[in-house]
Amino acid sequence: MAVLQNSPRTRRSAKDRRDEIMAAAKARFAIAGFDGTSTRQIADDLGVAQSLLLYHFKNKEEIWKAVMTQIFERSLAIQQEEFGQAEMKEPRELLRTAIRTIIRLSQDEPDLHRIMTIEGRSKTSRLEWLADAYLKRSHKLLTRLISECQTNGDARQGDPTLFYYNMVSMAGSSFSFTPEMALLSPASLPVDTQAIEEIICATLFYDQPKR
Amino acid sequence: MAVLQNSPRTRRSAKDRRDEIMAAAKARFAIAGFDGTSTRQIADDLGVAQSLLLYHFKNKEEIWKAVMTQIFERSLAIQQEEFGQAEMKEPRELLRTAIRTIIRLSQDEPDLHRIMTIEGRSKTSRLEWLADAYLKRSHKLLTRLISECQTNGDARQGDPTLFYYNMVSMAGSSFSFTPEMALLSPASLPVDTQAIEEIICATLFYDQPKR
DNA sequence: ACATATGTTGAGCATTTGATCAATACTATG
DNA sequence: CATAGTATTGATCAAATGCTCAACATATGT
Repeated sequence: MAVLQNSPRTRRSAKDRRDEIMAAAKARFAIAGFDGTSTRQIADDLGVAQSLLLYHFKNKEEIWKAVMTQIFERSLAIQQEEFGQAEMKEPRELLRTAIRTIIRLSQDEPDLHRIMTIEGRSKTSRLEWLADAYLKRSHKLLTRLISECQTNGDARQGDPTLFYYNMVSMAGSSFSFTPEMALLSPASLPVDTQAIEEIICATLFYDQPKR
Repeated sequence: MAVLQNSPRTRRSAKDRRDEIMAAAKARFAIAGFDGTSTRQIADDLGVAQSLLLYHFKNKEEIWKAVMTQIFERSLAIQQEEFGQAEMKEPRELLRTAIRTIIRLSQDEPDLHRIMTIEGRSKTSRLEWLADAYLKRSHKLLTRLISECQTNGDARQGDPTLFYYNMVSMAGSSFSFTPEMALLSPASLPVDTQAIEEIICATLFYDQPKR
């Protein structure tokens, strides 16, 4: 047999390669989800052998977890930035800050919303991991704030979890242009974060502060 | 070789079997999407050979189209029912009626929202078919009504397509309890359609009629 | 230079999946 | 009650997928 001559390859440091793989994987997961994405596709996007992915990551699932971890680390950073600014105690202002946090995250990581809408639909081990690792914390924080505003009389009555999902999905869909939207509307208008905040607040609060 | 003795099978009329298959398929598609669902799974749910599905339907894709067609026929029926009631001309009331239509559809076909959120994320031939067959029509109707209300001064400014998706996703998520929600919140409260309508209107209209 | 560690490849395996097809059971009709 | 038509099955195929592994290439340290 002829000995195969490998063409000169770009050889990266493990960290760089891992980052490359995660970026390519994130893009794919946002389009087609975990199941709809094959490791071969990701490898092809990078111009690299499929087996390389499994050298750097134990599993396809480990790739996914690494991607999500990266995103949620970013989320925590934004959260601390927003909440660390001022000392405020009233639930209404805290809730507003949380909303601003969600909007900023959706803007910085538009893939997150796409991935979550795909992933959240079937109860997989991945979803359970995600919930334990990140989702439960923010869900608990937000729904508690909403509840407090409801007893306060500031916020409308209704299931706080439902409000939570409405907020997240409104913020998320504002920044992630989906193929469905592309088919229905030719172009998306530039997003006005101020307006989004206002609309989300309109769903929550009875009276809105005039600006 | 021993000749295989088929155990006594339930033999249905073609129509009944097709309906059974569509029901089982719809449930699966709502959980795992088109790609995540195998024809064998659907067949197993029915206790039937996989090849039977492809006797009644040319394709896996044809099963999917049949399911979606059924759902959207129902949608059209509701729409005609709601709009056929009264003679009203003002865009604001028409838009309100459209919102009520969406809420009723979401209630009657909770799988629709789940399926659409999965399906709308990647540009497939299925999605294009859906858009051409059904989505474009209702999208055009709704966004036109929203635009009119905006020039009227009744509705907030902003991309009508964005409002459209916010409305649809708020209505949809209210009735489709996802696995993600199940992991975060133990039980969903009974849904108050009146409250949903009010919240959706709050995102759209500047001033809301007092009740 | 040499040896060791690290990155990368291609071949291949087991499993799953959509689809085809011949064979077989059931139903109805003349 | 034979026969034609319809419903249903099981076997099988080709393609795709996640993963393993031995071989090989490139770096790094001594």
